[in-house]
Amino acid sequence: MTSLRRRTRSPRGSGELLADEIIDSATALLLEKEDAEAVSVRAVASRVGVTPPSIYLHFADKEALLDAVCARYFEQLDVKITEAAAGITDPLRRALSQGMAYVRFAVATPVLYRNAFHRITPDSSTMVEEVLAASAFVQFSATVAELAEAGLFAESEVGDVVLEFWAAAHGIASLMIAKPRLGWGDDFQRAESMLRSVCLGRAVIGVVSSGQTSKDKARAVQGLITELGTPDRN
Amino acid sequence: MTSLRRRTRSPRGSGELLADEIIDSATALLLEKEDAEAVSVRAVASRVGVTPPSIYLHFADKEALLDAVCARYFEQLDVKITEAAAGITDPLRRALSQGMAYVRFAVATPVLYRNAFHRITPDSSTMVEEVLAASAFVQFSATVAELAEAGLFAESEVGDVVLEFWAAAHGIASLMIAKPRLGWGDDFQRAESMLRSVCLGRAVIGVVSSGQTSKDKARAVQGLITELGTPDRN
DNA sequence: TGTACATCAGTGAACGCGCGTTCACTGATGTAC
DNA sequence: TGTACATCAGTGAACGCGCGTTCACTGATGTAC
Repeated sequence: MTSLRRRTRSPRGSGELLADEIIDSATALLLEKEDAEAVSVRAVASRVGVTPPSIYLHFADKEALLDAVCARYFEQLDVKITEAAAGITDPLRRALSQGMAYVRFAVATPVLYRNAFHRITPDSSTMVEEVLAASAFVQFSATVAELAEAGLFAESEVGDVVLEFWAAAHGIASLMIAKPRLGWGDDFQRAESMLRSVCLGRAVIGVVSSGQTSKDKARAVQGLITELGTPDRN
Repeated sequence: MTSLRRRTRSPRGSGELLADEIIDSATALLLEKEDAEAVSVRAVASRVGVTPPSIYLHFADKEALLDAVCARYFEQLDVKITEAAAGITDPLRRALSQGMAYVRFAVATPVLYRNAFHRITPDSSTMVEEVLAASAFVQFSATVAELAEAGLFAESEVGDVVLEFWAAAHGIASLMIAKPRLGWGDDFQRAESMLRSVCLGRAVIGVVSSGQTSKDKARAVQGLITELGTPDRN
């Protein structure tokens, strides 16, 4: 089986060509398989059309390969989050759009998502920094910071709110992935209405605990409800 | 190693005694290890003080054993959810309390939680029924149904709301488990404020889209905010 | 009360498997003269 | 232009390992007489 698809040898300088192909194949396997355990060094090598030892010319070990897969995955997530934000000036709408992009991306790549989600930050604190520095995370934090500037909650709460939205989006995606038969409907309307209510709840709490006059608070809450309460406006 | 803790042979009729011990040991291993893959039939047998083939006297295969572990885990979750509901008459508070019990339980048993969460309902539709019939799920659904009766949203939305709360609680727990270093604080106050805002958001949306007069709506929203908006009331 | 026997919970040894990884090698590619 | 050589991407064979599972067995327990 290994020798069926034997690839042509790479030219001298370009070890990275094969490295990329290896990451691609590992990614493809994680996309196809239902179980991450099914992705072995041998399976990856065979898919690339190369023998297992070749993998070790490009990656120190299996973990390093999976780290590389994970890094590439985050780059793609970043692209999706960027696209989702493009051209949306209202930060509330943008936050919603970015959240939905996250959910869609995760649901489209279940095994990859789980791999990436559990790979980053098990223990080492450099990993935490890696997450916090991840571009998708930074982008979304910026959106939330804009919401704070708009008065939806205190600047000091930005970190909390980011975490809350992340938990919500992750929870929805994770549940959709793990229990696909729970009747999620054809499109992501259920997911979107969930994200909407999280946004609304947090924003209402933020407004209420702000220093505005109660008349201003009432008006702000009313505005939020108009913006987020009815699912069909968009 | 196997022979060090050799257990005394069970009396004639009671094969279930050892079966229980096996489930206990497998559970204990899943509690201690950071990785579910580390739990092997051999490890379980050795912990019970028995040889690997003995396991097959009580369980058809490894999957059956893990299913049994999972079933026992759900029983324990059910107990926690029951305890969390005890004596709380206000359904909103009760929903919150049950949600927090879920999060605490999951966070206290990370590997077991992940195992159980991913084991149930991968594909078979009987599994879906199993989840829906699970007592913890039924209990929480009853609480949400009471919220609907109280007018927080339409009866027809009960299923949606249950799913939304579940996604929220799961998302929080899952994030706390996977990224313990993200600064969750000592107690679960962050988790609780997240659940509160989800409750509030959903309830506000429910009230607003209800058939009440706008004056009644305003009063209802105000009541919800009083109930859920300030984290220190309890 | 004592003995022969059936039962069956648990054993010991082994099976085949796929895994991650290693190591000495091969042979096409590019370079020096 | 042609030949000898160094480089190094990729190979083939093998390693040790732990896994889930099987099978013929053993020997204490309980029963029949």
